[in-house]
Amino acid sequence: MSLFADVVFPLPLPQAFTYSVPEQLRETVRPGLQVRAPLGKKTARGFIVRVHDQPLAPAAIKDIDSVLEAERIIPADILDLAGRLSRRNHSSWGAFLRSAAWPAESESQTRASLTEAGRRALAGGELSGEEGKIAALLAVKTYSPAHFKKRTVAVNGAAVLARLIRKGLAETAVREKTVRRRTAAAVRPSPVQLDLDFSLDEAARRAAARIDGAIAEGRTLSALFVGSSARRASAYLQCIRDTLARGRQVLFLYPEIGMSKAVSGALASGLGERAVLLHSRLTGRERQDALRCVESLPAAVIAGPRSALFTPLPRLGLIIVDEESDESYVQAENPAYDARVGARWRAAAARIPIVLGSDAPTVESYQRAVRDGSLLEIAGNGDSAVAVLLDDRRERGLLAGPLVERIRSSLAAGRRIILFVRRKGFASFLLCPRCGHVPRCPRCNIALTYFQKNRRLQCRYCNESRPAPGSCPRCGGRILEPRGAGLEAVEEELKRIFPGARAAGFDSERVRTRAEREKVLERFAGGAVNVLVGTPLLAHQAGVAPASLVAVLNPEHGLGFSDFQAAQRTYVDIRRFLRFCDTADPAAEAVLQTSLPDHPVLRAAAAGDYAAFYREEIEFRRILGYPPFAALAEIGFWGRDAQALTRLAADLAAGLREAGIPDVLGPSPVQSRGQRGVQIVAKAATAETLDEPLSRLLAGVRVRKTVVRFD
DNA sequence: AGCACGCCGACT
DNA sequence: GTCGGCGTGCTC
Repeated sequence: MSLFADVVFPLPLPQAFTYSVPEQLRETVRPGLQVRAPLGKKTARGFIVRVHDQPLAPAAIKDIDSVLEAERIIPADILDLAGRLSRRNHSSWGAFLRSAAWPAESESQTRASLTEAGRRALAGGELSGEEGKIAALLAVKTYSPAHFKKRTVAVNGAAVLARLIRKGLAETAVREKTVRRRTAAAVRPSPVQLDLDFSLDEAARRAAARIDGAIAEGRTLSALFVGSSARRASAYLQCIRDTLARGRQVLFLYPEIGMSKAVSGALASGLGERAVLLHSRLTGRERQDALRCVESLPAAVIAGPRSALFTPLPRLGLIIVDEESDESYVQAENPAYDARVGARWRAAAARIPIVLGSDAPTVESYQRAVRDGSLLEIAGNGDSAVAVLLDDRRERGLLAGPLVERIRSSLAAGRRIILFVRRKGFASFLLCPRCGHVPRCPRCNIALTYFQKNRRLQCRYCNESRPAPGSCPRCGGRILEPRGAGLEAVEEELKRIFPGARAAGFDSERVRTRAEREKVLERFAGGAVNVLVGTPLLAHQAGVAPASLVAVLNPEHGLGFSDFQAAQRTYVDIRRFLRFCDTADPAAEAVLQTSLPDHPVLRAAAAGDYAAFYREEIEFRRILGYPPFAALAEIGFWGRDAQALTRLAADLAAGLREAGIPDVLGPSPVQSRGQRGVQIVAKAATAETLDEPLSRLLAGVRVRKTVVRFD
């Protein structure tokens, strides 16, 4: 009897492909095996997900080419997890498995580079416009030709590259990158200083005991730790030690890859050599070493951002998801998934506990924890800053009078100050008062940000920059007014009122590299800078010295959006900003300067009163039938032909209604990162009633699509 | 994601 | 007349 294997590939392909198994591989093939198989004109690396004897494929069946990494089979639990997530998110199964696999022994990649003639032409200034731009990029390092297809690089980068190649100024070469194998003996975790001094109060001790009990009994438990990051850290550490003591592994997820250094430091100081970091920026060799390290340690904590979820761990005893309300856990595309959902599924399948932790959790998690009796408060009094709400509706300047006074006294006392401003640049757009014209990016169709320091307009998506016009390009009006004050404007006003202040701006323009960021933060910690004016970028930094005055300008910003998560996002963001307020300093102050000083979300966020926020928000979700009381999907279609996309989306909406889903909104035009598309939003009582028709209807859709699911 | 096929604009 | 740009469809 002949044997067949279904293979999925780490490409944006929804389906599995059926191959016949050649005689010599009959004994080797099994689900989870990494193989090379012919696909189109080439061969591709893929993963066997099923072995069977029914050749149901419509087309001619080809043989599997060869087996890769025969000793590293992806275990069944990971295969299932990836499969379930791909079905929920209508994305590629194989794409998930790449995060689970060992790095392939050799990986070939095509790279474009400049030829000698190209370098001479560039140096001689012979290249202009797009050609010059791309040649300049290639002069620094090589890129994959696909990189130039992105609209952010150039309008038509691929064509420009082709032209450079035709002129003999650039070339492409296939580079074979091999990952050298090391022997296990060569791999050693780096030794670290153990810092055994950590304290645990009664609430945290009880929470940890509850988790350890679940591990001992081999049952799943989805707990929510609510408390400050310091308290969570000590509770986590206790849970981790307990789990390691049982000879089991811990998977520790944190939101962003940028936090890796801080997280590994904290874990290493508490756990020594038993902490291993896994993230997507590791090289093949580093990843291999890390995985070998995991294999050689009987019990360890494996930490990483969302992609670490797929690490095969045979002795997994506990999953921790820190900062669970951080939206970085949601990946919108290629493949789309919510790592928190995946983590819950993995814990349930493995019959182990999962700990979600935050000081401002999502209402979805909070509601679930309250319902299941697994809410574990580890907060203490005085952990979190309480902010004053300042009404700025009658103010004429950018900084409200009472805020100016607080800045004055803080400066006089030699204290550190942080101001958060949402927008970078001087103004978020220019407006012609005569005809209402707003200069937009021709490529992205969004209003251009105005930078006063060099009098230029810049697109915040594609970074294209141009000189600001002196008069209105449409009606010829004499002036264009700056509207929507940004970071530069606040900085300027601050320096005008307090000429002696040593202020530094912290946005993606000013601090581009890691070194620059660290330098500014060092100067702030040391006192060389005493006022830090930052965009939300600053709120995502680790190692910012706590300030005695933290002010957030216009925190109500997101509340105007018609998004069911707007209130939650606002609450979470505000609490994130206020974390920079030094709670150890009794004189420390926090300020929210807003035009909505009576808004319940802002009041709750200012007070750090999560319970108050939750009461309001869960009622809103219940009444309007939003998650966690319903399953919701946001489906986006992306491309150029708006009419075709709208037709496609309308068909989908009609199909969903026909399938018995009453709540379908749209199609409505959307814009994301400068791309245009249409979106529909569908709500259903349960996940099953939503996902089944959605998969069926999306199966034939060819355009680029994104699906974000909530429940 | 690649790669081939097929349709419209500017050129030796 | 063709060369070659990119929109569309397919890969077991």
